[in-house]
Amino acid sequence: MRPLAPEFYARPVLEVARELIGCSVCHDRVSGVIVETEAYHDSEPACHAFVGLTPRTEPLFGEPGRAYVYRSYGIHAMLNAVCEPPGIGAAVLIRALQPCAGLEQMRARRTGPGGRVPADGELCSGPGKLTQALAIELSDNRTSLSSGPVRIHARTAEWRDPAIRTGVRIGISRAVELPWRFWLAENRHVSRPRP
DNA sequence: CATGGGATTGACT
DNA sequence: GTCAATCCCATGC
Repeated sequence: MRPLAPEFYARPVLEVARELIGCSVCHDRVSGVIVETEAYHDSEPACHAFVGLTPRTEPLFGEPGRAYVYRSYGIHAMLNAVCEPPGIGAAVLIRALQPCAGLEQMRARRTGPGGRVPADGELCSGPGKLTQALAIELSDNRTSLSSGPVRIHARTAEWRDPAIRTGVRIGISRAVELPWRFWLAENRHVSRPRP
């Protein structure tokens, strides 16, 4: 199984967001199939890159096919795939995975201090959950998704032609009307099945 | 240099 | 349904 090449990401971010559904994220032999994504583009105010080129947003304007990882609410790491040619600030947020390999490691990493072990459907059903389950951290920011520690692989035959739903993005306060969220229909690992 | 606001989650009422 | 945890960094004085 080969990782997606950088050229895959050097296209309109909405296309990439849709086509990443069914692909898989792998880190350290722990992996899952992408079942939910959101697109962000510097032309709209929900995107970090909307403010222009700053130290924080520099990866978004850089090479497509790299990871953009940032900390959210002081707690969670968010994994994005940088898209479009350099100079355009755009990325796909990976919001949920269907666990594929390394389920035991995921459970261990996602088990809280209380000792409560999440069910399979809760292991990676959110952007903060999946980075915790795969141990993706801020240090993975800017690394290549084709040749770095975190890799994204093309759809296997099993995931060819997935049934994709679209809706508005979650958790944002601006550009709330854009239907730039994509998820796999009827999949229980999606963070919020209903729009 | 001080401030404020998150692309969230889990615990609790 | 409400709410706090907690850190990076953009913004403004």
